[in-house]
Amino acid sequence: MVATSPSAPATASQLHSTLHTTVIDWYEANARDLPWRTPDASPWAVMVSEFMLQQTPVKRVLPAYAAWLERWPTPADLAADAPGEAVRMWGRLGYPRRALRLHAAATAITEDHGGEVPSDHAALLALPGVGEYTAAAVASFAFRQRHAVLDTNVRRVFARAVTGVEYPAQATTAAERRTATELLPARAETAATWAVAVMELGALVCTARSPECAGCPLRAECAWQRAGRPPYVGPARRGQTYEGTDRQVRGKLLAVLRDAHGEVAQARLDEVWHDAVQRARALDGLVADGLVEPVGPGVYRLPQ
DNA sequence: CATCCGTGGAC
DNA sequence: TGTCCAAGGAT
Repeated sequence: MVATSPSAPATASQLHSTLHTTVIDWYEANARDLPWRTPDASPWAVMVSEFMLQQTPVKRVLPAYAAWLERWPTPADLAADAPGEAVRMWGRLGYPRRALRLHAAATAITEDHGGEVPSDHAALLALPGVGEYTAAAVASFAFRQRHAVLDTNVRRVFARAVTGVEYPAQATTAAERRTATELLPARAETAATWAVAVMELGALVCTARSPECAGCPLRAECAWQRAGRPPYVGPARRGQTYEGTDRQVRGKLLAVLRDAHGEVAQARLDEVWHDAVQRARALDGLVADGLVEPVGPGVYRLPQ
């Protein structure tokens, strides 16, 4: 038996419990009112939001999310339509392969899961476009299960509050997974709320650029704060160059296809980029990815 | 495990 | 103004 004071938490379990209460209380008072968090949001709606939120900010997702679910309220509705329609509906959210994968996931759900988004983590992970994060997020948010949900926000909160550094490493480490697992509340329902609460804290307060430490509920116990908020030291954090890349050319090509609503002749595509070699490489890449379908010599369209 | 994959907004 | 970065996944 360990002697513990009745007033001060002494065990790790008690410390964690205090941490959970602090963050969850903050969440209850400060959470954004997002449509995929409402009680009537279906597991499919949660899954759609998670796909769209992969590397795209909430503000830009909101209108696309509403339009998507209005058109395809269930996985079967989406699966019944052409993949090209998903790509078109995706609009300018970026990374359009996500649209293709969401369509493929909807097809798999329809064919292999009776049209219902699976609640099992392994089954979710097996779906196209669903990785470690998204599987945990859907299982946690939609089905209130107990999973470590480790996204960029949570990783940053842990880096600061637990490790005492400004930014996490580039790639997720085993130590981070261990931290996320250890801090997970025992009760599934509490764990699910904790997961979304820590994410929200990272998104609203413990932000990448200019964290609002003054308004942070973890200010007193944050390791980074206690250390005097030392600046990041380490290898330069990679900047994403975009201008002149194949990604930019792909984007321009696909924009023409999206807006065309039908077949597009080569000449229309040739207008978007001056370098014929890079243009051809980008178009080949789009075809290889299944985002574009050749229908004849010099004629293309979105996949049907 | 590093790299590729869009787009736009904030500073 | 250019840099940074935003609920990642696949290879």
